[in-house]
Amino acid sequence: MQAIDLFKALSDATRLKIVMLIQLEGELCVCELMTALCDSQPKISRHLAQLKRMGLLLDRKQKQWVYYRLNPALKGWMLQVIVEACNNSEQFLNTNRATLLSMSDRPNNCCS
Amino acid sequence: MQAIDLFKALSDATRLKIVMLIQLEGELCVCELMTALCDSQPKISRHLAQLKRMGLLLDRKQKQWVYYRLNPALKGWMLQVIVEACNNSEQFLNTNRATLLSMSDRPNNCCS
DNA sequence: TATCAATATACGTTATTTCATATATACGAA
DNA sequence: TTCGTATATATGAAATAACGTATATTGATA
Repeated sequence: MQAIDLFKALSDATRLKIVMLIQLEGELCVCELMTALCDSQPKISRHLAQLKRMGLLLDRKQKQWVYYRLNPALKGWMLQVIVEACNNSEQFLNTNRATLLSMSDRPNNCCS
Repeated sequence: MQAIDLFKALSDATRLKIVMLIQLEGELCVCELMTALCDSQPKISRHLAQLKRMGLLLDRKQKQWVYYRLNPALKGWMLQVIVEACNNSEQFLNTNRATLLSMSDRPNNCCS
């Protein structure tokens, strides 16, 4: 992945929020992201597929859920970009994080 | 400027190259960028206007040329993103830099 | 004043991206 | 086997972005 691809990936608000929330939480499934972003399932799913195709995310299936995480093979400077963006986007992520954290029936992914 | 705006700005190859070349050179005028990128004048000009509008670049007029530079008011982490992208885009910038450096009649901007 | 060089903008077209809706797949449970 | 839950994909429409071409602006010079 090249710089231009990273920036394209992060240039859509939905994708940027997905990547940032995953960076902050470690791993999230589709339904958690739907709740956090208050968006339709196909919309979230499509953006996740794109991020996966581009090499930014990996997924794993557990029970009925698919969990997405940052690809650990991501170049160091790219991860840094994501972390820095996160650190400077409190406002931007504000309500989405709150919504996620207050989600009542979060699939619990301990004891994987 | 927020993270999403930065990423949108850098998500087009022409704009990304413009920003990177300016970062590497300090200051460039429209005709230097036209030569380096081998693109039409209106195309370069339009992207420069957009980058200026977004707060990434400043311009100054000297004689018949307009020189563009990075806005020094840019947030530190955003400048870092640009620098890091530069450091990891040798291939991407390769021929453009070479073309710029071999440009014979570069307007010389010493003694401003 | 007329001209030229450098840059900017307007306008209509084309290309790209995003989305909503409908449908498909996968799989565990009844 | 039927159903329900979670997720993925296909398709066509709508929105957005990028571009080529023509034209405008600006300032220096003949």
